[in-house]
Amino acid sequence: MTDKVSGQIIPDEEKRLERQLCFAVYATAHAFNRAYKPILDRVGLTYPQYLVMLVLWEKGCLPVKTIGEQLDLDSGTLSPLLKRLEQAGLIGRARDPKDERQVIVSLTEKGAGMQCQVSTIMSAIGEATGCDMDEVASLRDRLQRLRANLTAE
Amino acid sequence: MTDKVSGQIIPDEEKRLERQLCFAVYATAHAFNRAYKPILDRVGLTYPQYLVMLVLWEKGCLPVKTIGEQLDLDSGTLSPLLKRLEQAGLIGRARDPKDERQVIVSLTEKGAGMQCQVSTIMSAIGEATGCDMDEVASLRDRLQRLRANLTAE
DNA sequence: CACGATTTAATCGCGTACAACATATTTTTG
DNA sequence: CAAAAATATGTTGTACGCGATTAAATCGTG
Repeated sequence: MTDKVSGQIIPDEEKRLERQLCFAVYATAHAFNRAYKPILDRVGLTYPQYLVMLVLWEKGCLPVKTIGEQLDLDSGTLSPLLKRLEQAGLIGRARDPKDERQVIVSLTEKGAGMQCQVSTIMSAIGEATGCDMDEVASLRDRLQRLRANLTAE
Repeated sequence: MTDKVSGQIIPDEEKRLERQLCFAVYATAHAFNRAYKPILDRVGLTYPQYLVMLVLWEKGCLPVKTIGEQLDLDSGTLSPLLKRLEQAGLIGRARDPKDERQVIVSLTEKGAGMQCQVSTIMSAIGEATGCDMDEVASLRDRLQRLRANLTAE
């Protein structure tokens, strides 16, 4: 099972590392979720809902498809999530007159106004990553590359 | 909102970076899930179930609590998951006679035998990270540090 | 020894994730 | 132009994640 005395690669060690990387990514995603939860609870958003709002705050109105591409989510996840955001009065949904297949998601006043509110509270925890900007940027790049490799199979 | 002309940090840029890091971690976790899914489907495991099996293959018998600590999961998640693994005949569960509060999870023959099977198939995709060992190790360390910072608040 | 506090799992409810399927609306093509 | 293929969204079923609650076993202190 182990490639004992080769001068090249040690498969078992590689497996161990990959396992640790799986765990690290998995657990870090959960850690983000938990770190943000107490803050998001105050405004009644879940973490995935917050990510959708981040996209909308940055880009404005968007079709469901595009939001899905940004967050790597499909309609099976987004449809009920967006329905809840709509019921909370944060977004509006309307068929695009140019293409009735598409549903354009837009911010309501309440939804747009929430940006400042959340942003203020969030900056408290913004430093919680404990990394300086260069480190964050580098980590982001590594993850994006890793993700691209995984997606490309 | 923006610290306009300070010689120090630019908060908006920092926010953008943090947002990108959220997304990167979130999307990379999903990417792992998806990359492993076609392989795990063949043996009837989900990705979280696979992570539990990895822990058991490495450590042998463990109480539920310890598995939860390894994977950062609580009993609300693990109980039904372990029940499914038990129904699939991969693990056994028994109260610890020394401490009836604890449930010791153990591998069945079938569960232990699955390691080779999965390991063989998995090594095909093992290289999919596209990183060499040093890079994987470094990424793992950064993520662990990030996670520790997030968890510490 | 007793009784309250702590520890460990299980259960329940809500909200994701995602495959598979259903529906409606373009777009493509014969 | 009509039938077929492609596109965009929604629905359903299964399986996480996790907070809150419950129940049982153990521990600590008087």
